[in-house]
Amino acid sequence: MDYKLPRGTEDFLPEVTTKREITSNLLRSIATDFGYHEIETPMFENLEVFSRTSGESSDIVTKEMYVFKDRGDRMMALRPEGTAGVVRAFVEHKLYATEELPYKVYYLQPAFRYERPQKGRYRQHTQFGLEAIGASLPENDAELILQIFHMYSSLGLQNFYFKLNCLGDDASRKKYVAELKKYFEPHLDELCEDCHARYEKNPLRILDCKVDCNKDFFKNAPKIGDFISEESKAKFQTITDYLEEYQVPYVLDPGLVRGLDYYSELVFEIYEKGHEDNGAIGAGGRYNSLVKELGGPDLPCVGFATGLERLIQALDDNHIFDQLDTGLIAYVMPLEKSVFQYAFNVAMHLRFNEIPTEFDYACRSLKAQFKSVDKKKAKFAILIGNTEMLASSVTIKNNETKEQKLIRVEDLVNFIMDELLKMQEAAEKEASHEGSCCCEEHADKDSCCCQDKCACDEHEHKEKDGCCHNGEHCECKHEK
RNA sequence: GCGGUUGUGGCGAAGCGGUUUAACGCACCUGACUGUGACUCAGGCACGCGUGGGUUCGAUCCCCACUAGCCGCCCCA
Repeated sequence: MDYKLPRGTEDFLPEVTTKREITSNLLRSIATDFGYHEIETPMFENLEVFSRTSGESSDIVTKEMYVFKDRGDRMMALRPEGTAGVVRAFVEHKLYATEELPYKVYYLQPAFRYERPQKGRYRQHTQFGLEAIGASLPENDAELILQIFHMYSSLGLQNFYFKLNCLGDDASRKKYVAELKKYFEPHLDELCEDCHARYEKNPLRILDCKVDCNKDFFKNAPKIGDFISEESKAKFQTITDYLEEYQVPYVLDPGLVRGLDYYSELVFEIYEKGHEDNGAIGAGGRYNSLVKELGGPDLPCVGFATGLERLIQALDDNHIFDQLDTGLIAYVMPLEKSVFQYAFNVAMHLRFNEIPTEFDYACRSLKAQFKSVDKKKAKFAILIGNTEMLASSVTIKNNETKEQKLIRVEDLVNFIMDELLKMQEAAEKEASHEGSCCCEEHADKDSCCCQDKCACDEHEHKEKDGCCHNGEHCECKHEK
């Protein structure tokens, strides 16, 4: 019998959990910098919590939720997204009465949707989200986007941008939707099958249709801009002004409509340039009516969510994790059975002194052990044979420089610490050297001109400060 | 939910009805090399070809169903 993981789920093996940890640590840390605190809500809620907030007719509610009846005959649902639970908690604990507003929380939790799996789309995915409840100012919106910009940049993404749209307030949006339906009604026959469904469920999406968008009557469809109040426009302008000031890359997309009914005013999505097919690597907007919808006061909110898996996919595509260190420092190698226990003690000694250490339990051949040293990327090989044991020592070999030395066990920890410090300093020195190559074409270090010196006119390096050649020409393959 | 496509060892990948004891490459293990990792050489590594049926004297190869991955649509993180 083969057991397989459920469709659309994945196992995160150590190689991946490391990436997840690095990424989520950074997200958490920046969230904290911006005044957010972590919140955790249950993985399932009463079905109502989600069906009310996401919209009865939304795809998420009608066909994507994991719904089940518990033993007490209650209709429950695995959370399909993070916002509803957070707002429910906010209302339930009457935090509007005791907490200062905006109430800013972040979460990093799994969410579940019964969808057909594809790359970057899973039935269980991990959502990172930010919610600012009771945030009414356009400055709050701008702040959120700047925070996201900062987060993604810090993670190492470079070619991402925001798509923005303004939906107007609830009243004007409703009015617009009504007008839109009225306008498309006589053209229903000409609309594609999908658009028929959209007409009923989410008419705004018709405007986004790739099949019908070139038809004549599309051009005269009512424009959302004509329905949005001056106030909404002014707020939206404030937001984009901030983005300009901070040079956040964005485009306006009047077709941008979010799938959840609760959005109003600002909506946005984040994409990677050239990788739009991969889907958004984050999205958010305002949900001004949601708190009230769940029985709380009329408090406007703005929030954002991203899928950790998609984010990591994007980081992988950008080679952010290529140089991942395993963190292993020492690999203890017993060379013969007779020293096994002595070697074991050395390994334990290192571990008790917080030096990540691996140990060859099988006492394999030297060749096999050295292979493991390389595979596990240990910084030092620690060889232990009879000679070492009799001298209460070990032979420690730096796996980078290949230098080796006999060291007494009592000095081993200090020796390793010193060596690590030296290696770190050297690495920092080199890092400051890289990237300072003056020619733009060779910005990446592999083809850096310091390696294959260049003498062409195109690559004058003389007068630039910080050039790695110190004023010398290099001779790259470019012809003079 | 709809359409398409694929599924051979840890990975990549040949084979497309019977000389297949399932090629080859990578990885891995052992030894030549009983204390220094390369290279080389010699071995080893699929009772099995996603699962279950069927056709056939015979099926990895044909048919059906199921299942899973991937791609497109819908939608979405």
